Amino acid sequence: MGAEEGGGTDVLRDRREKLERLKDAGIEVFPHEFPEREDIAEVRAAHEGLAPGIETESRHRVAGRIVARRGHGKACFLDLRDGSGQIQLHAREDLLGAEPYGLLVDLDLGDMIGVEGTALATERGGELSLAIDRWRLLAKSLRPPPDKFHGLEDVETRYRHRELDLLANEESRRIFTLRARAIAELRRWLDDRGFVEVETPVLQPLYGGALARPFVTHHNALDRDFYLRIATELYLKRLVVGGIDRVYELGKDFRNEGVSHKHNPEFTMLEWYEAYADYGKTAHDFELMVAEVAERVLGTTKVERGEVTIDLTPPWKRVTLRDAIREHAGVDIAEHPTREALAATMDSEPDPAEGWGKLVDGLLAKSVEPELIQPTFLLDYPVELSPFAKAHRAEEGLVERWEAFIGGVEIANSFSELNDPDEQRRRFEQQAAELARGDEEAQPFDEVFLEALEHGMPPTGGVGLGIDRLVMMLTGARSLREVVLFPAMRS
RNA sequence: GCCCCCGUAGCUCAGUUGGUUAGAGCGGCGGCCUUUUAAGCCGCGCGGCCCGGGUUCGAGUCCCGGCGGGGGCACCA
Repeated sequence: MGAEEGGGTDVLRDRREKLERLKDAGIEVFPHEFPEREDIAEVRAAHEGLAPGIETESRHRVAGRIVARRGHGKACFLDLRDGSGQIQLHAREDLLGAEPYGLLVDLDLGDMIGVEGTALATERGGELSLAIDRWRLLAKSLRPPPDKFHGLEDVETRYRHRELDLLANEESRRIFTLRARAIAELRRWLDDRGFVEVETPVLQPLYGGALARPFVTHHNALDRDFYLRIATELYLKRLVVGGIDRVYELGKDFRNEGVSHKHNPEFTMLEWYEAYADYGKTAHDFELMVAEVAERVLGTTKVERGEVTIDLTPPWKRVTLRDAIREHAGVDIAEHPTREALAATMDSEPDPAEGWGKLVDGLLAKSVEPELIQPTFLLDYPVELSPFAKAHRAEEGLVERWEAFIGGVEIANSFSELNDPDEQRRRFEQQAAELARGDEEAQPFDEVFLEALEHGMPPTGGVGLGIDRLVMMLTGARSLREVVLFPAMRS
């Protein structure tokens, strides 16, 4: 039966028995430390290019997990891995002594040990190895690790037990270290330009800043409901009002919606706001930022994604939303400015609850978005879809907004931020009407935010970047779940 | 929420038109071996096929329901 039943499969029982044997032999099975150790990568670096057959006198002390073993009687090879890399150990009975050697050989794959020995390059393969003369158990593994050759392929286990995925799959380790580096580079880019990183509430009395359904939770002492934020937008703009001219926040947003290869209910968002900038400036900065991050993390701005090579080199393609829909859906939304007119161009009658804006959004999502493989800015959205964006300076009925697409996925959204409090109030009223009509994604009325705008917010450009999706693009991952350590799963 | 596909040893997988005691490699266990590198050599299945019903002389194989996963639709970043 499975391990969970505790019925004691033989593999588990064997490991338990070994644990007892080690304890009986007086070995401390879970010691507290192993000091003055080197990263395996450092040892490798120190002996790069060592010629086959050369045995050095250079001593090293390393620790890690036993990931493979090749036995040969009175000698054997072990592969030891730590967070930095992997190295081969040559264990010989004559160097270790009969009893320590016997105990070492009897360890299980997955056990953690610390060792000391001298560096050599093997005669045949020239592989850097440590001929060890001391070892110590650092932690016993009581469960068998995944297959050392095939790795762990079962996607459910990979997502539910990411520790095993990381243990077994090099590619997974690569993705998550790359993710961390990309995030560090994004921060650095903003920090270098004087942006101030802040933290605003995750638990909010009122949600806002995006069109989405929120998660609701309850505060016991205050006896009231709170919302998990769907965006950081409104708080960050209040900080711009307060005089933080360049501000950003990197953190989790939560949206109560379906799960898919590009949606997780909690996801990482980077939002930044720059006073005195507009959406043209944010677009220019954004393409530079992404290209620079790619260059620093991948060493190139050209990333492979299946059959295609995506070129992140600026400038990216810019096309108005109207032109994009005209090109890909064959409909000119400007010539069909009412719901009735636009609905008439469609094959089937759309949901009556969907207004003109929703229909435009539908055309965008269905016909346009999947086609935007190379980095593309779509510009100038209908005001109906954008309650926080400033009216277009030249085009009636549109706002100054762009969304950036890569690989057929939206990765960022930006506006010239609406800073006229009276206009913002009218937008909220419009949204409140939508909400009352049953649109659960409409924006609730936020009086506190309006009051802040009434104090005066400078003209401002703001951007929201989906970190998980960006990392997908940088790594070539096909699913968000490949770049989120513990994606949402059913219990 | 709907549709399609999938669920066999610790891991990776095979299991013919339903038919004798369910198989392989890795791992494990036992033995032999001081330079192997996915993997030294020899020997041993260590699971009863996600769960619960049903059809049948007989079910891993067919049917129904459930649980879990993947893909698609819908929706969104």
